[in-house]
Formats: sequence, C-alpha cells, structure tokens
Amino acid sequence: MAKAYDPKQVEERIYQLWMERGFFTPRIEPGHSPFTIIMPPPNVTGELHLGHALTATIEDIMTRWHRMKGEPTLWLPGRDHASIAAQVVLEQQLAQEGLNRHQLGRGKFLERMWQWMDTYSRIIIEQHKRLGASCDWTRERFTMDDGPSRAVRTTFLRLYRKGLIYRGERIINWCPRCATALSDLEVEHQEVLGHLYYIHYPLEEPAADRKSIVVATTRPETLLGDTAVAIHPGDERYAPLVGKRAILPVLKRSIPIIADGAVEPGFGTGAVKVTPAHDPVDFEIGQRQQLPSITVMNLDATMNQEAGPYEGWDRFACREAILEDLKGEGLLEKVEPHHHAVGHCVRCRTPVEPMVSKQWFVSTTPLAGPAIEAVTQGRIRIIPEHFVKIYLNWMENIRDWCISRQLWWGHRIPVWYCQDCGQMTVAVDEPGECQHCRSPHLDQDPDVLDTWFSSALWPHSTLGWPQETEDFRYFYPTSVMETGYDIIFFWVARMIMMGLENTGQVPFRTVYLHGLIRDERGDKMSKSKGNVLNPVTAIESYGTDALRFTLATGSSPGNDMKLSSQRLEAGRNFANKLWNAARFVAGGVDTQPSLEVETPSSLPVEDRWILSRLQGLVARVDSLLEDLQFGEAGRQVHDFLWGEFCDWYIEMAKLRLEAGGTTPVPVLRRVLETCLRLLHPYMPFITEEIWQLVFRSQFPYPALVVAPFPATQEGWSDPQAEEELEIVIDTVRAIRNARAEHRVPAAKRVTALLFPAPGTEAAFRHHLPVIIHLARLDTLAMEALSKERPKAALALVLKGGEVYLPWQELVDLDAERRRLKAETEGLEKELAHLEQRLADINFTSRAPAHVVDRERQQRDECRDKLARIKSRLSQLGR
RNA sequence: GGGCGAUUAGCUCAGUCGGCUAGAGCGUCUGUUUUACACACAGAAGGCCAGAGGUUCAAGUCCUCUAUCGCCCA
Repeated sequence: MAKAYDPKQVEERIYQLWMERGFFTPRIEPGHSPFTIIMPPPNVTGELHLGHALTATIEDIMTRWHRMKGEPTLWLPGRDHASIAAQVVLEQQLAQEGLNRHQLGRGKFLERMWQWMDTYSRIIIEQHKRLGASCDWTRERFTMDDGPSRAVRTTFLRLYRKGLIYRGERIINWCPRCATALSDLEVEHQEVLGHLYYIHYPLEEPAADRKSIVVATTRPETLLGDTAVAIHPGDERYAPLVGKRAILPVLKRSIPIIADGAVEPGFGTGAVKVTPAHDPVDFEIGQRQQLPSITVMNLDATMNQEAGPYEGWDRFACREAILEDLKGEGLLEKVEPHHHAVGHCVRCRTPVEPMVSKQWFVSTTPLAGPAIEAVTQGRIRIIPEHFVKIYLNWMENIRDWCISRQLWWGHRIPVWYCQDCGQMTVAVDEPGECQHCRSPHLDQDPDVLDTWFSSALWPHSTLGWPQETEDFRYFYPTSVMETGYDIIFFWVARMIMMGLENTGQVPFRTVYLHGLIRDERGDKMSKSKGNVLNPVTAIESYGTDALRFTLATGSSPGNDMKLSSQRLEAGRNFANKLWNAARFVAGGVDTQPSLEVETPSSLPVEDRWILSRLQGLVARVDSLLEDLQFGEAGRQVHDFLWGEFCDWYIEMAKLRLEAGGTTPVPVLRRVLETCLRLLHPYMPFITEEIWQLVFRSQFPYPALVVAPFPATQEGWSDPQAEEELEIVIDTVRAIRNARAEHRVPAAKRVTALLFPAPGTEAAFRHHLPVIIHLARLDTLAMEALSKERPKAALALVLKGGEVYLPWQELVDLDAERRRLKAETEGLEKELAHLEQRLADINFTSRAPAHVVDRERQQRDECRDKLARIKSRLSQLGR
C-alpha cells in the first residue's frame, strides 16, 4: 500500500468493478419492500455543478446504506430536456455563428438540439460515475424518451377530459427575448429603483375646481392601452367623478372613471390607470368591470398599431417619448423616485411583459386539495420541517399554471386543430382525422409544454406509468425525493399534485431538502460570476471521497453551505488518515488473517473498551441514518476513527505488537472492517479499495458495496472497560500536559509516581505499561495511597488517583502552589454550583433520576479532588 | 406588504424529545523525523451561544419583543 492515499489510482478501477458485477441493479423481491429514489434529473443544458454533487452524495449515501441493509434498492438516474433553458443556450451558440433558430427552421434546430443533448448527456453521466453514484444505469431515463413522453401526452389528455386543462385568453408573463409565455414560477421579481409618474387625465366635462384627474403609474408607456381610470369605492376625494369620463392623453380616447376595490387609496394619488392587457391586477379589474382590453405591444415588446404614433417603437424608448409629449402638453404633474419589483425572465434576465395571450393552462385548485392533505395528514414528510409551512402557503394560494411555451425544444402539445371545422382534437397518438368532422386536414399545436409539466410526472413516468409495469407496481410510491429547497415548488409540489392525480398515491413518502452550495464568500455559484467550482476539478485535486465526505458532513438539511478548498483539504486528510490506519492494520495480515473476535470477556481491557465504543458507534450511526441525519452520522464515524481508534487504540496496540504478540490483530481488523462498512456510503471508493486489499479473502461477499451494514452487538457493550480506559486516558493526558507546560523535550523519558485512588489500583496495574509508553515515562512506580507524597514534585490530582512528577530541577514550588490554588478555586466554584443545585428540592424531585445521579456523582468527585488538592497544598506549606 | 431562516471560538459550521464546565474542522501559538500517516503527532490559547424580557428545578435549545443579514412569496 502506498504511503499516501492516491484516489487517481483507485476510483476508476473500483467503479468499473461495481459496474461489471451489476451491483447497482436491484432484484425485485416480492414480499420485501424496496427502497427507491428517483434522481431529480439534471438539465442537459450544461455540466453538473457542486449542487448536483451534493444531491448525488446524499442520495448515494441513502442508496448505499439501504442496499447494505439488504433491501432491494433502486436509485433511478435521468436527464431533463430543460426546454427553455436548453433552447436559450443553443440560441446563444447560434447567435455566435450569426444565426437564429428561424433561419435554421424547426427541423434543423431540433437536430442541433439533440446533438447538444447527446454531448451533455455523456458528460453528465460520466460526472455522476466519477462522483461514485451507485445508480441503476440500466433504468436511466431522459424526459423526452418514448415512455416519459407518452406519460406526458396521457396526462394531458386525461386532464383535458376532466376539464383540468383548458385553453384561454389570460394575462400571462411574456418574455420578449425568449418569445414565449412563462409560468409565474419562472419569473423572478427584482427590486429596482424606478419612478412614479403623476399624469393628468383631463376630464371630459371639466368643472371650475377640477379639470383633470391625476393618476400615478410606473409604466407610462402602457397608457396607450388604458381603458379606464379607477379609484377605490370608499375614496370620498373622487366619489363625484365615478361614472364620469376622462380623456386619455396622447390618443385622446374617452375612457370611464370607475370604482374598484382593488385600488389602493394610499398609493400615489389614489387614482390609477387601468390597462387590462398589460397588468395582472388591471386584467382582473377589467374582467370585473367588463372593460375592453387593448394590447399595445407586439410579442417582441415593440409597440403595435394600437400605439398610434409610437407604432414600432421599443417599449422603453416609447416610455421616454411619451413622457416628453406629456411634458409638452403640460400633463406631467411630477415624477418621484420609486422602488418597485419588476419581473425578470429567470432564464435570460429580460424584464417580463405581462400580456394577454391565448395559452394552455392547468386548473390547479382541484389538484392542490389532495396535495395539501397528503402533507397535513403526514403521508408525506418534509425535512426540514419548516418547509411544510412554505409548501402549504404556496399550495393554498396556488394559481392556474400556464403550461404552453412558444418554444421548439420539448414535448409538443398533443392538440390538433382542424382546418375544416376549426375544432380541436386532443389525443395521445397523432390522430389521422378530426374527431369532430373526420377531416384529415389537421395542424398540431406548434407549441411545447413547460418542462416542469414532464418533471411533475417523473416519479411515476420513469417507472413505466401509464402502463402497469412490474417496476411501477414494485417501486412506486418511491421512498424519498431528495433535492434542493430552491425547487420545492417547481418539483416537489407539482410532483405531489400530479402523482396523486395520476396514480392515486403519493409519489414519495419523504421529501429531503438540502441547501445551496455557495463559494467561500457566500455568493451563489454562477457561471456569470465565474465562481463555479466544477465537481470534477474538486475530485481531481482532493478525490471523490474527500469531496463527498466534506459535502455530507459540512451541510445540514435546508441550510446553505460555503465550500472552500480548506474544507476539502480536511476531507482529503481524513481519507489519508483512514488509508494509513489500514496500512498499519494490514501489517498483521500475514501473521493472523483471522477476524474472529473471541468472546469479549476473555480479551484485554483495551480491546473490550474499543469494541464497546465501536458497538456504541454502530448503534448511533444506524439510528442517525434512520433519521436522515447524514452530517452527524458521518462526523460520528470520523471522530471515532480518528480520535479513539487511531489516537488511542492503535497506539496502545503497538505496545503488544512490538512485544511480538499478535493478540490485538483480530480486534484491529474487526474495528477497521466495521468502520469501512459504516463509512462506505460516504466514501465508497477508498473503503472498497481497502476492503478489497485487506479483507476480501475472509468474507463471502464479492465487494464491500454489497456487504451487510454493521449491526449492533449488545454483548460488546462494556461500561466498566470504558470507565477504566477513561481513567487511563485522563492520566496520560495529564502527564503529557505537564510535560509540555514544563517544556520537557518529547524524546526525554521521565519518572512518575502513581497513587491510585481506592478501587482503581487493579485498573492502573493493568495499564502501567501503556501509560509509560504513551506518556513517555521511564518508570511509573505505584505507591500505596497512605504513603507520603514527595515534596519536590508536580502533583496531578486526577479522578483515578494522583500522579507525582519529581522533576527536581523543573519544580518551582511557588508556581506549583499558585497552580494548585487556581485549580482549587475552579473546583470550589463548581462544587458550590453543584451543591446548590442538589440542595434544591425542586431539582431533586423533578429532574429525571439519571440527571440527579450524575450531578451527585460529579459533586462527590469534585469534593474528593478538592480535598486531595488541599491536602497537597497544606503539605507544601503556606 | 406577507412569510421563512440565520446570528455559537479569528474563519466556516455542528449542537433534533431542554439536563456534564458548549463541540469540530481550519487558522493561531509551542514542541516533535515516537518505525501507519508532516495530508501527521503531542500540547495550548480562544466563546456573556446577537440583545432584552419571559416560561422552567434547569434555556444555545421553548415563548415574546428588538437589531442585523439572507431567502421566498405578492
């Protein structure tokens, strides 16, 4: 084994081994309930980033753990076509070639799109393999595969027939750059500093005291589409004007002054312009008041013929021009700076234009009811819990979902329009004729569906739905949906709605939401900021296991994580530590390959101690994993392996090995082997490599990946051994501490005297050589407690006894008195605190017995120590 | 405007039924080629757990308010 662990020599080979043996493909075992995760499929837009690495790590931890527990385990990987995102990136590439998609035409464009998809699919799959993902590649799916596509069309038809999908003219979010409708979720609101413009609308019948009504607006260019002026019904300032008419500036159109409850009297002047075609609130006012709706823009956000003199102008240029004209006419009262939220396209950052348009919608309210119930009734559990509120809040205020996109890349809407009778035919398979007039002259709707429509079906469409396949029957509902909290609405919420609607069952039982990965400054990683760390780069520098361990132990559910190279280094160091522990243990391979640990009672105390600690670790890790506490479980193994096994057990074992014995070998091997299993879900490559090298020949399993996860061994629990070793370790630490304080060179062996406290004599006698070895003593003489203490010595008063270090030349008795005094003061404070608590009848009667016992025990220890330190002080005089 | 989260050591963070003198990694300081590991070992320093009030025998943990930062929704 090499001196340092080199992941490059290991990872590819090990992954190959797993793949060849088909370990990742589950066997369907009726009667055994499976563990299933459907991977949230990454977009084929580009390469994986560290967020995907976190997703893959957590899902792989769960997958490998359940597999090792012997459950039929399926982790189904996939890719998402990401309709709009992918189309945007390809269009950008085309633009660099001086082309646009219209020049290419739909067919050629889609050809390029598929090529793009192919390229990035390969990269994504390769990246997942490098991350060690143990997913079942035989079941890999792409959202536009035949199966999932059929599920999309089937769902569309079913919902259409139930009246839950409809086509209608509604106000939608339009991205002028992408030239498509967007759903509400694809619009990001950004606070911008704009202006509030106060504009006079002259009254048709001016009175002496009032010639106009002043409205406030942030978007003066839309006044061209105004069809009313509105005030709040209770607003007395304007009450006399309701029912009168005003003259629209510029176009000189006569529009009514109306009252509507949606108007906020406190905003601006309390009077607003109403533009039903270009504002969601105004749209609703327009519906209520039966106002006409005038669209004044083209789809590219230039003004159309309704804009009169501004036809052809860009929307923002038009704004400036109109303001000039208003000024000229004396109709611009004033301009105030104003903060407001402007919607931007989440994909291309262009300000979104609210626009009335004919689109396809999902009627969501009927779907939301069951989705709310599934969570409130606990059939779906969300972790961390506070997202339940966020989920419910969104679900309870849900609005209809615009699902048609004026894009080419995606699932084509399964609707055909008849050229002859004008009616629609909705079907799963392309119809040969119109359902209504049997005409063969049909045109398919040119639009595609929102990507997230197919995502919503993913947990069941990947398993074969709408067919009752064996996979669907066996693996659905799935166990866990694990993803970032940023897409709880895109994914999770809609999957729950559609899963329940299509299958009558929840799509998954648990939702686990992780946080976002940020750079060391806390900024979200993004390509435009140039702070994206590619997981493969991290793997090249630190190894996959280091990356995975760092991600898993450094994050907690729902919380963001800052990832720095320093943290990755710590992960790498841990991998190397494990490697070297294995090198040490492997030294015993030839002499004693046996792993069989005899009945613990016959073993030396330190063996019983480490096995007892190991047993506790196994119990804790198992229950933490059960509880999805991956960070804590990983840290527990780390701390045990490094802080107990390496720092203490191995160091103690060396003594016996150097003396030529082999007795610790089975225990060394057993503990290491168990740790490998515990750690395998986190660090699959290094654990498998060590296992293959050191342990393979002793087990009936071909690989660690399919070895059983450790089970607790109650018989190994040994509180007495733990207590004994605690005393030993405490003693060694105290001596080391004194050495360092007094600058005793590490190589120098020193003398010590030991006065064991009552009851600890046997324990100390057992461990004298160990203490001598670890504290680097030459002798450690055991003395009777009654014997007088040497005066010119440092005194270490410990729980298990007293240690005297008669280092004549180093001992400064004044300093020693001061040190002991300080120690006394600390103990006195603590003792007072403990005594006060124990004197409180409320405490002793109400606190649980084990808490009270512990306090009593501590008080006794404290008293005892204090007495001994005081007696030493009086011996030293003054 | 509505909601959610964060605030713990110099830095990054754990701390999930309230119960040891609050932990880790990194960084800092001191020492070490102790034959698994300098990607290491030994030791040390460093915290009024954002602030104020409350509940409780007991609060970093539960409740209320305040401050600062961040996110989501409208």
